[in-house]
Amino acid sequence: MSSTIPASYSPPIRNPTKKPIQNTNLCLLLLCNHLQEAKQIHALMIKSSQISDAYSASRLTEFYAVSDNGSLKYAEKVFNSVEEPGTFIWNTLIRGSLNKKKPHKAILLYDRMLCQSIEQDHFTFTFILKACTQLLALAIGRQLHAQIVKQGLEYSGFVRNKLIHLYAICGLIIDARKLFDTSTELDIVTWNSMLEGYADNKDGESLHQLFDRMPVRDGVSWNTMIAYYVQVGDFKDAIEMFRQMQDDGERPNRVTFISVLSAVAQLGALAQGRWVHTYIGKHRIELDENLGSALINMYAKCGCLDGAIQAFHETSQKNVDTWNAMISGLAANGQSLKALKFFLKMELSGVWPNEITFSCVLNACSHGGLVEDGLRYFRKMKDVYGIEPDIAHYGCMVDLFGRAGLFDKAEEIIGKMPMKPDAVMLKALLGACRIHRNIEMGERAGLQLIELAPYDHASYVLLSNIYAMGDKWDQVHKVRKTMWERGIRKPPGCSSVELDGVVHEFVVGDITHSRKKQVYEMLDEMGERLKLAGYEPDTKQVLLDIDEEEVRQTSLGHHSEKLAIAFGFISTSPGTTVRVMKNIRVCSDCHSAIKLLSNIYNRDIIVRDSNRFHHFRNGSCSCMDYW
DNA sequence: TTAGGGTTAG
Repeated sequence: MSSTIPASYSPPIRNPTKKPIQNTNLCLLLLCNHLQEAKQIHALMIKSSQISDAYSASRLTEFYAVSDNGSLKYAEKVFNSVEEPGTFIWNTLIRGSLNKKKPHKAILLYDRMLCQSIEQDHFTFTFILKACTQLLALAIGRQLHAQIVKQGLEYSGFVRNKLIHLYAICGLIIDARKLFDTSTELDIVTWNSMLEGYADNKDGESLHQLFDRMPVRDGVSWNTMIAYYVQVGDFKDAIEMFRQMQDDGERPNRVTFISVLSAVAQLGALAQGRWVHTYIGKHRIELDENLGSALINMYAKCGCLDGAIQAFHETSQKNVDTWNAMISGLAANGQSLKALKFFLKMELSGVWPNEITFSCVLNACSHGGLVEDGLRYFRKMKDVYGIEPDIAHYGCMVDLFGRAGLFDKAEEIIGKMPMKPDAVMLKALLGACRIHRNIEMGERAGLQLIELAPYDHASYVLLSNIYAMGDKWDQVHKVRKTMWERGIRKPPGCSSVELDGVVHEFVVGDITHSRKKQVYEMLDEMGERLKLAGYEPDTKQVLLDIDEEEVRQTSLGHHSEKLAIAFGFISTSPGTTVRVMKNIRVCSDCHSAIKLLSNIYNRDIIVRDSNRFHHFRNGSCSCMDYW
C-alpha cells in the first residue's frame, strides 16, 4: 500500500468486532498497515468531527496503541481528545503501554484510573497484573488481588491465571499453588502458568509432578519443560524432552527450536543441529532474527562456520542479535579478520551495533592479535556510536594488550577505567603473564583473583602455574594446600564426540565406553606415532596439574580429549573432520600433541574447550598457540 | 478488547 489511500482501494475487510461497519474511515482503519496511513485517517476524523464520537475514537486509539506499527504518543493524543473516556479506552491505553514494553506506564495509567474513579473490569486487571509480573511488582500485585476480591472478580479465569503467574514468577510458589488448587476451572493456561512458575523457581520435582498430572498438554507446556532443562544445564534431557514431545504428536514451533538449538549448541551435537535446520526448511518455518541467531550460534558452537554463514544468509530479517551471533561465532573460531569484515558489512547495512557487538568485535581483535584495530574500535564505540565501554570492553582491551605483551598499556587501561577489575579481566591478564612469562605481574594478578573469586578453581590453578613457571615450588604447594583446605576441586575433564546423532562422552582415563578396548589400542598407536614424530610429553604441565588423581592419569597420556580423538579416529573414515567438545580448557600438552596428530593422520581436528575453538590442521592450530 | 512459552557474547 502506498502512503496515500487511493479511492478505488477496496480489498476484503476484516471485521473482528463483528459489528456492521458503515463508516468509511473506520473501514480504512482496519486496513491500515502503516502509521502514516492511520495519521491520514486521524486527520479525516478530526476534519469531519468524527473524533468526538467515543466509539470511533476508541478504535483509533486501539490502532495506535496495539498494532505493531502504532504509536503510543498518538494513542494518547486521541485519548486526551475524548471528553469522558470509559473503561474500554482506558484498558486499551494500558494494553498499548504493555505492548510497547512500558509496564511502568501501564501502572501509572491504572493509578490515574483509580484517582478518577473509573470503573475497572476483568480486562483492566488482566492487563495490569501482566504489568506487575513484568516488573516483579509483588506489593502492587497484592493490592490488586485485594481489589479483585473486593470487586468479586477473583473467579474470572483470565484474572486468576494472571494472579497465579504473578505469584509464581515472584517466587511465592505456595500462594500461586493455593490459587491453582482452589480454581473452579483449570484450563490449559492455568496449568501452564503453574508449570512456568515451577520452572522459573527451578523446582524440578514439582515441575515433573505437575507435568505428569496434566490432563492435556499443548506446545507451551512442552516448550516450558524443554526451556527448563536448558536453563538448568541438562541439555541431554532437553533433547530427550523434545523427542517425547514429537512422540506425543505435538508439533514443535519456533520457540521449541530456539531452546532445542541452544541445547544442541551446548552439547556440540552438530548432526542433531543439522536435523533441526532441515526440519525448519522442510516445514517452511521462517528464520526470523531470533531463530536465525539461535541457528547461527548452534553452527558456530559446533565449529561449523560454513553452516553458520549459510544460516546467516537464510535469516530473512537480520537485527543486531543476528549480526552479533555471526561476528562472535567467527571470532570464537579464530576468524578474526572475517569477523571484522562482517562488522563492516553490518555498519553498511544500517543495523546499529550495541554494546555486545563491540564485545564481539574487540574479542575478535584480541584473539587475532590485532592491536591497532582493537584500539580503533574501542575509540569508535564511544565516539561514533555513543556507547560507554563497560567492564567487558575494558577486559577485551586488557586481553588485547596482554596477549601482545604490552603490559604497560594493559596496566594503563586498568588504572584509568572507572571500575575495579573483575575476575574475567584478571584471568585474561594472568593468561598473558603465562605466555610472556611475566611472573611478577602474574603473581599480583593471581593473588587479587583469588581474593575476588575464592570459590573458582581456576583462580588457584592459574596462580599455581605462574609460581611453577618461576620455580617457586614452595608457593605452588601453598596455593594447592589452600585450595584443598577450602574444599575447592577442579572439575574432571570431560570430552565428547557426536556420532550418528549420539553423543559419546569420555572422562580422564575413562574405562566405561563400550568400545574401550579399540579406543585404548588406538591411543597406544597414537602414542607410538607421536613419539616417532619427535613428540615429548610436557612433564611440567603434568606436574602443574592440581588434581593428584589426574596427575596419575595424565602421566599415562589419557586425557579426555585424547580418548575422544582416538574414538573419533576409529569411528569415522580417513580424512573426516573429528569434532571434540571439552568442558574445561585444553592443556598445553594435549594442544601440542593434537597439532602433530592432525598432521600424522591427515585429519582436521576441531576442539571446542571452555574458552574458545581450536581448529587443528596440518600440524598447526587456528588459535596460534594462544588461548 | 484479554492470558501462557524462547536464544544470542565472554
